[in-house]
Amino acid sequence: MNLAEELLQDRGFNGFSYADIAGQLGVKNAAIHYHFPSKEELGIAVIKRYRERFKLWVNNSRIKDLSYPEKLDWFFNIYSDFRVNNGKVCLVGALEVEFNSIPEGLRKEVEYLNRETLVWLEAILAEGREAGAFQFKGTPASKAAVIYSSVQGALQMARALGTKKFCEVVEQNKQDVLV
Amino acid sequence: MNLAEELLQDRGFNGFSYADIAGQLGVKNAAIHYHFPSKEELGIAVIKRYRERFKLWVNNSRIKDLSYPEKLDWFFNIYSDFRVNNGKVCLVGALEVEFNSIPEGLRKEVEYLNRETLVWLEAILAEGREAGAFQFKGTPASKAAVIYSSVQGALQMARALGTKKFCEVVEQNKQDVLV
DNA sequence: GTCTATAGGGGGATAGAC
DNA sequence: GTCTATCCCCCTATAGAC
Repeated sequence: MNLAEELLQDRGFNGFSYADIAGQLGVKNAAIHYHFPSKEELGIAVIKRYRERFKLWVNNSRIKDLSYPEKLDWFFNIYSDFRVNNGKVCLVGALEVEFNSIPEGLRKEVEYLNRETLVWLEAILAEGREAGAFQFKGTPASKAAVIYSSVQGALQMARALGTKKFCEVVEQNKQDVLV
Repeated sequence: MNLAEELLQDRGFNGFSYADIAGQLGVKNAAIHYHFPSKEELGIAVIKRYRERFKLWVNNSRIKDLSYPEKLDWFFNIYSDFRVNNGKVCLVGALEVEFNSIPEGLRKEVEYLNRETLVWLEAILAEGREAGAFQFKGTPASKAAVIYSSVQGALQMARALGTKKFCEVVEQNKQDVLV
């Protein structure tokens, strides 16, 4: 599942194969099929695990007790780590590009992960503005959508234009909301 | 080339085949290979044409003579049309997700298109702010990167969350720069 | 320019031995 | 749980007839 997650973020769902995983593990193709009968099930397992991880993180006191700007920083750092770690993109963006050619079950998981991330981001933007830590026009929901979509887009853009471009987007997003 | 462009925006470079194009044209696989010997050449031709089209547009007086807010609107409308027209995503985003598994020549074209779009957007943001039509913190370059990456991300997000989410991102982006 | 035919590779998935 | 072997499908690309 670790390898599947990395490959997914590196090449997309249709861009990696059972053989890629088996090869790196030093086992054969069929061994993976024993644990994940279909590729759809493998993909679903990876996203479910990711969703669970995100839920654990945001409910962890280490993150819950941060200030609002620090929470935003923590959020951006998830994606900075993706970028620094082999130029990965966000699972959500990768699967949405392939949305029309992936199994139905996978589409549902992508939708859930996307929604859950936006809900969290919207909440901290709303609370942070209420508390005077952030300032922005529009609703917390639409501001969350801009931030999340731009970070996803920026991870992709960085593949063509370099890491600096990604950092530019993060910094601009911060300036746009910090008081 | 029209079909290739649509398929590219629908399923990505690795998500469509010569057979898809041939089938819709009512010809055979090999006929396409006569005009575009390799898939890489087909992809390059599509992006080169797209770049040319963009260049013609922005140098056309119908767009050159618009006000700054109208120019920004025109820009957003390119992508709104993508969304409305069968939920397409931006060529650039689609190919960047697959960046690590597409031919080198295609990567170069994606880079050029990306740069050219950002250069134009940066210029109208800079001039528009100078002229008092826009207001934003940070540099025109980083603001352009946020807008462009968020629109790309929003086209993808809309596949999972619907067109409304895309419109939200566009509106929020406008609010963030219009005085 | 388009056709038929085919080469040659890779993919997901399964059966059955161990 | 993993292996070998294999099925069947789709892909890009080419050769040669028309």
